[in-house]
Amino acid sequence: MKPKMTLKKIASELGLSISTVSKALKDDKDISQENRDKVQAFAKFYNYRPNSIALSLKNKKTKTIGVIIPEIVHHFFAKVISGIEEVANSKEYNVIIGVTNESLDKEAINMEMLIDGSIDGFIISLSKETLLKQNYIHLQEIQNRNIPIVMFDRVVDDIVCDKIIVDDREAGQMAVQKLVDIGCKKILLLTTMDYLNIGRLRTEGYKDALDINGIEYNEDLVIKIGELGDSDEEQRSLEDRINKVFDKHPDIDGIFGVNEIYAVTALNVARMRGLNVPDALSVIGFSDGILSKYARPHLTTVSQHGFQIGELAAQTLIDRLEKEEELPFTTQLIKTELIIRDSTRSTPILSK
Amino acid sequence: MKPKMTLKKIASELGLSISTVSKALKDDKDISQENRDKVQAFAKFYNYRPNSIALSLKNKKTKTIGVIIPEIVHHFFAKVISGIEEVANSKEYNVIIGVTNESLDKEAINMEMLIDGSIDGFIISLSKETLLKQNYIHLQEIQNRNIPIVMFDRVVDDIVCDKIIVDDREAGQMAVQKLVDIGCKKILLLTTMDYLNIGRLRTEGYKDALDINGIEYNEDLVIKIGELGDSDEEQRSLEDRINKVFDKHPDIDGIFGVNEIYAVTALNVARMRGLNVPDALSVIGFSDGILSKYARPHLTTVSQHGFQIGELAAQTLIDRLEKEEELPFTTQLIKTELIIRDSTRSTPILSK
DNA sequence: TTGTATGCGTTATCAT
DNA sequence: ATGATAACGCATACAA
Repeated sequence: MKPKMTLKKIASELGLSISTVSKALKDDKDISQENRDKVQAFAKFYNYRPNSIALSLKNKKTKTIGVIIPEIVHHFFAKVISGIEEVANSKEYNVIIGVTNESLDKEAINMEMLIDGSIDGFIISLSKETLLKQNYIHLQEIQNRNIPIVMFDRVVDDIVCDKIIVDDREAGQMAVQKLVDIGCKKILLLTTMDYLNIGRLRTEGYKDALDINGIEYNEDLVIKIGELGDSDEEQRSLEDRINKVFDKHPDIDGIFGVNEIYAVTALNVARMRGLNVPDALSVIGFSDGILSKYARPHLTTVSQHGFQIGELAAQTLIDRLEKEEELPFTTQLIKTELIIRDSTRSTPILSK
Repeated sequence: MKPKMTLKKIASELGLSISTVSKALKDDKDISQENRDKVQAFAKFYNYRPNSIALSLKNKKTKTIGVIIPEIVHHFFAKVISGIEEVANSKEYNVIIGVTNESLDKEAINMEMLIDGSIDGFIISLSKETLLKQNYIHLQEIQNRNIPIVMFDRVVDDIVCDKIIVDDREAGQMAVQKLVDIGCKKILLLTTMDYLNIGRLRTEGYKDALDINGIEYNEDLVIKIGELGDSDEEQRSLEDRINKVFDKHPDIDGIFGVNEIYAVTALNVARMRGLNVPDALSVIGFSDGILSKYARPHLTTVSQHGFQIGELAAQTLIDRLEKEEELPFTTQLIKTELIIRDSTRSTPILSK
């Protein structure tokens, strides 16, 4: 095993001073060619690498980004991390991940753990509990310490910082408009409780689309799901709720689910009821994840461009970190995209 | 904005020396109660937190774990990270993630970035390219520097270190045995190329099960998939290959896919051919991910306990990091579990 | 009871 | 052309 090399060791080994070695390593013209060569060869042989901790201490920069997310076993967040990693790596930044499991406490603890100088800035998507309780003292604490924050997706107005968001309202409208365009008259909405921005905004988009097309909003056709865990029971209860709505409104001809799971669940329920998708019923989901791709029929869905969001978040943070001037805070809106697959009719029903 | 607090500032502010402040903060009996109170109150008010970088430099420990994985948008790896996070957090460790995208170069670069003192140890699952090229110099370099490595899932004999592996061979055998038990006579195997341990071992398990049950191995019934990306074309080509095998062997009554995607793809193909699953054909997959849960019928699958693997990997690494003595290297085998859902018949066909 | 000095590894400023 | 010294923030052995 090779010993860890430090400037000190190289210096004493070569009979030079630490500062000479340091300069020689950077090929400083001050140092004689001979010594430069000697030092560099020695360093290379022993695989010398400057200790990044010492550098961090000296430079007061860690070149590390802290990423706080509610869940990692989740297609969208995983994609975002992917994008962050990509940009961060290309700029020689490391990425520390903290998972909150949708808990306010864990969010606060996770961030606490990192504000002791471990990271230069945060990229965060808030936990459900944080949004529900509207408790942001941990975020304010971060800002007091002048540590930059970039929020994405699950953002909040009370904190002033850079934000990257999906235009959820427009996305919802676009999806429902598509359903209307292909002839749907009675569209079931599967959404979340209102405290989740994403659900609320997509729901508003749903209403917008109905409005524009002169379709009356019917509360019966909206299912708001509180919590949906992995468990089979919760899954089944959602199926039950969908089934009940269908019992009462058998003429539903379109479904919009604000995430993949809702949409795929609806797809399965519809098929169990013997409804032909997409001929009798069209379905659109949200988040272009693995479920949408492998569902049968393949699910038409709104893509959120998670990777791109990650890239942009990292880029925004690093820009702020590295620019001298004070940059103004920005809110960047990422356009969504409707990915047409097989769960929506390709041609409108000809009505007359 | 509160200024960053340091011992130095507290000391000068309170007219004490740095070391007095340092001791007072740890409630050292050496220091007068009066000063202890004063310092602690002051520190609390200004929200003082010892700078972790300075501590790392002093202690030569970063309390940070580097995790290197091939992919993050992947259920199994995400689960493993979850498990690592859980244990790491509870022990006050941070987790830095590096994603290799299955590339040897990125694996080496990612690890290079971290061996400059940023982390205390690695947890890694090797990239496909690394396994294919069998190039481990970057790993040896790590070991030269005496940085502990824990490998999981995609491990390799040439590197001596702690390992956490799934008993893939046994798991494969168990799955196929289940198919045999419920009466399958002709079982199609969807597997990877042999250079991936996981595919090779599961394939061996398949053969084991056939052997034990006196069923002849038939090469026709084995589809080895080289690379399968996300793209629709690749997806379709797999479907084509499966279809061709079915054309030649319409009496296939069981399918074992070494991952979720293969199994779900097979499920879809079977259904397109009008085969009733599970009555005419039973299917078993691998990795208990989201696809298995939402596929119709719900997919019977081998669960790898990714979360548990992550927990164990982190625990093993931290143990080695914190114990004084030299621990012997261990290889821990995680048992898999067959999760019976609806893609397998519940009762054997009565043959006579 | 308090304070001084040293070292962790590096870079930069300022002698020599 | 080379080297001594200080500083980053902290802990600690040792002095006072």
